[in-house]
Amino acid sequence: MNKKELFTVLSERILRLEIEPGSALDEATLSAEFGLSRTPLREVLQRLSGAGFVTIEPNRGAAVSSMDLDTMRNFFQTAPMIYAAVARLAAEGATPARIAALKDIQQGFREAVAASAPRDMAVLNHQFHETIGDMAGSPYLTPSLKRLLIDHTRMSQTFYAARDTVEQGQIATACDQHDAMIEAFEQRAPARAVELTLEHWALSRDRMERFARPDPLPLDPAGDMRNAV
Amino acid sequence: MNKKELFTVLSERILRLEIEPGSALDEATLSAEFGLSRTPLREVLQRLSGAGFVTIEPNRGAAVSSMDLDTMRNFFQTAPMIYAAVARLAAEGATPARIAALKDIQQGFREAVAASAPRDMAVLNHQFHETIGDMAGSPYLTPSLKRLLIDHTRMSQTFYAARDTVEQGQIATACDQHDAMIEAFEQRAPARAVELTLEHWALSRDRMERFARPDPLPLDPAGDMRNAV
DNA sequence: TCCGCGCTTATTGTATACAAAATGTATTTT
DNA sequence: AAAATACATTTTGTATACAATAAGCGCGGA
Repeated sequence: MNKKELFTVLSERILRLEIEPGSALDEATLSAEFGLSRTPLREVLQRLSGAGFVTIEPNRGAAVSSMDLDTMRNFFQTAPMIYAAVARLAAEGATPARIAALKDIQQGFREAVAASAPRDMAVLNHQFHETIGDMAGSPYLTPSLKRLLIDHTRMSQTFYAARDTVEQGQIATACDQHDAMIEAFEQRAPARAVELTLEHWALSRDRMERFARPDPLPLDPAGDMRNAV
Repeated sequence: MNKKELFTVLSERILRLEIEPGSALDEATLSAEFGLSRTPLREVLQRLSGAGFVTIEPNRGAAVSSMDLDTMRNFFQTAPMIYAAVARLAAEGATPARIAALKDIQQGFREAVAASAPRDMAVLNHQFHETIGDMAGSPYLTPSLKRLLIDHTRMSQTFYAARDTVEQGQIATACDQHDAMIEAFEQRAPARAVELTLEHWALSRDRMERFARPDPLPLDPAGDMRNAV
């Protein structure tokens, strides 16, 4: 396996949470697993580090970037602004080729939804938004966008495993929003693209918040409340 | 020289325009110059690439990131938004240690201004704003901020070489704005920090625009106008 | 039993030799 | 003379051996 492929494989595994946040990446192990010598392997880790998938500490090797509560807070503060800015630029700089790519990915996403394949959904959703970033074509915004998307994808991983009909409906809505966004890009309608993006974000955020703070358990008046929150 | 030092040295050379945008970085040459073998040298280049200083093309080596007109356009679109966002977060998350660092840098900046040392001014101004980015502490915003700063510093390089009293006045204003910003951070005043940041940006932008489109040359009615623009 | 110390082992970092790719040049062919 | 091609050279990519650093572990002493 060559460097480029390995980069893709590792990044997808990280996005799919197949490699846990915070877990160490051993050079010798990876080297043996993928049939690459340590030198090019280390380059791949460097690049993964540059893209934000991995954190390297001198003399201590590489570990999958962790997601602590502090960064989560930053995430919710930053995401809507960057997403909106990217959407605007993407609508201004949309090309037929990129829109076609977007439609392909969106089709795959619909199929993953139909097949109830949470991890595929997460990865395809990721690719969808990454492509929008490419379309925006701003070398200054994309690095931030990509970092946001990494954590966004990892967080939403859990939520795509819809357990009730409400959640299934939310996924369907998100899917429709994708289509509407593509339409806005085709029409070169920045304002509309931003509007849809913020709606899309609001939906995603609500689902994440619902997960972080689920419906409170029914209170038991007779129970011991010392440990209640 | 070790990797970390080399990273700093190369990045500063790039910021100071001592290495021209677009120019190739030869591994063997750098390896010989800095007494590092090619393997760790390549890692440094990878990291410079991850930070946006350098662009690596497979089988074609590394080159200093170029600054074409297309990216310049993106720069002017993106910079104020990111700068403002970072300023807000920095004001919210300011720590005494970081503010002290900021004051140190600012003192150095003043000295460079007094000594009319354009390159030192540019680098210290860079460090000043990078420290604000650290203070903001958002792993999502900093990558974009740092990329913006790289190009901002390289562009402003020319302008710090003030040729008339107007430009000298502008530099003095920028210097005072720095002090005012520090004050806003100390007082944890996000709104004020954003306001000052946008003023600071406006000043810098105006100077850049003035350079890009200088005062027109006096027309010579008798001259040959065929080559005039 | 707990802490500190030195040793062993595992893991990362560096140098160098070799392989592959790209580039430049000279020669040949049309 | 221009273009194409084969060869030589330069430059990047990879593997491996060795060095340095950090982590784990047992031992001894308090």
